[in-house]
Amino acid sequence: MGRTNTREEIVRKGAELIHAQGFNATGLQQILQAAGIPKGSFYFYFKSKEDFGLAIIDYFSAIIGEIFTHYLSDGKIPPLKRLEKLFGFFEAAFQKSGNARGCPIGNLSLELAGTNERLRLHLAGVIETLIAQLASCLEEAKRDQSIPSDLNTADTARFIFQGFEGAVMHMKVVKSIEPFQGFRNFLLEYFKNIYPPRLSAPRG
Amino acid sequence: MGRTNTREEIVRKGAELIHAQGFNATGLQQILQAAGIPKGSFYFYFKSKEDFGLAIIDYFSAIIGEIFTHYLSDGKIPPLKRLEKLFGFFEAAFQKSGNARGCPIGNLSLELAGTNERLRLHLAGVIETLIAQLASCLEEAKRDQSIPSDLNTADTARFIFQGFEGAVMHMKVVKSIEPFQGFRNFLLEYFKNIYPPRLSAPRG
DNA sequence: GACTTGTAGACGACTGGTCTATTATGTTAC
DNA sequence: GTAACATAATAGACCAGTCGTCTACAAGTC
Repeated sequence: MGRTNTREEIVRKGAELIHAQGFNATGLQQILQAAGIPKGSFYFYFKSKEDFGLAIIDYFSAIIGEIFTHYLSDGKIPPLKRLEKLFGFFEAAFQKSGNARGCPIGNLSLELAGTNERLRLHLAGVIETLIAQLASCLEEAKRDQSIPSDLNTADTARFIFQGFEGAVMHMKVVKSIEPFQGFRNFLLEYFKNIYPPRLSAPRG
Repeated sequence: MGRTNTREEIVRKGAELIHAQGFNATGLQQILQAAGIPKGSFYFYFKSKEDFGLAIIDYFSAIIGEIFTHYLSDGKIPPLKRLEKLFGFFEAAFQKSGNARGCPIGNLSLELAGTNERLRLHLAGVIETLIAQLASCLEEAKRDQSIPSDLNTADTARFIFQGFEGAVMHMKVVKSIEPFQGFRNFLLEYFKNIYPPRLSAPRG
């Protein structure tokens, strides 16, 4: 087995188990056994479990980043519609796994930020990137005049992200998609009402 | 030392450590050593670490519930102002501990919901109660006519809670109060604009 | 004195991450 | 074709730490 294959196998299986059980609750033994890779190999590919954690975060970050890009940069669709589609995608994805696993980045953030500074910083970077992607989509919406020109897109993007993470947490703890749907509906309603700006004559 | 004292000491010290480090990352040994209580006593008061987890959740739930009640049921202040004050209190509390620990209920939810059904259900109950307290405050705001009469208070309360948890997560991962302040401002702005209801003209 | 309530901490079985010694594989030189 | 070497990969021991159990003992109460 080539070098990258083995390493990638460890990351993939590890990501899967960690997503379901958490970082601390998932032992290397379990990951390696599930992947059919001997224990000794692990420390050939990773310096420590902490380093492995970084790789796991990168793995999740890449997946989510691609999803964000795919939906939020789709020039064929108006910006706010893209956001809607993104949520629709996540809703379907969550339901496929019983709404029980939540957001891997959010999970790891709360579990590890308190005890590991390196992982915390890494996670913070990932989150910032995702928020920036949202903000950039909102900027397009502004040019599109579907949101007010004086709206602070950075703040709004952050608010959306926070709401998203909170909704996914709620979803996970009750194991139902409903809290996520509630969030999505609330947000879409918000965007529907935010424009045209109040009292100034409706958009013609 | 009377029965309740020892037990309470374990819970208090445990809650403190678990809040900072997480449930799995905190061993019984560490808690008991920090509290100066021998190991043997633990299993006199608790059947298992899982049962101890239930007690910890109850402990946090009681504290937060009291805070919610104190602020949200304060009849001397208009409902929406109470909400504002509640956020102000949390902001100060977060800063006092370096914005690094987050919400204990949120932390435990994401860490444990995936692996322990009993704890998950317990956490879900606590969350439902908190949302209900928010909703009840919003109901008062409705009677007060500071929010539209057709607003769904249950949905809105849930949305606020989700945003809150997401903001606190964000705060914890960047170790800064800013994300929380952003959330608070955004929400207050929302309430400022939601009423009086928009002429019902636009968007039609 | 007998019973309950609580303390004390050694002990067990097991799992955690880590490390060193060793084997397999591949490449090059002759 | 094979000897020499370097790198890729494995095996499993290692010890600290995990939760949980157990027996022995103190103190207080009837």
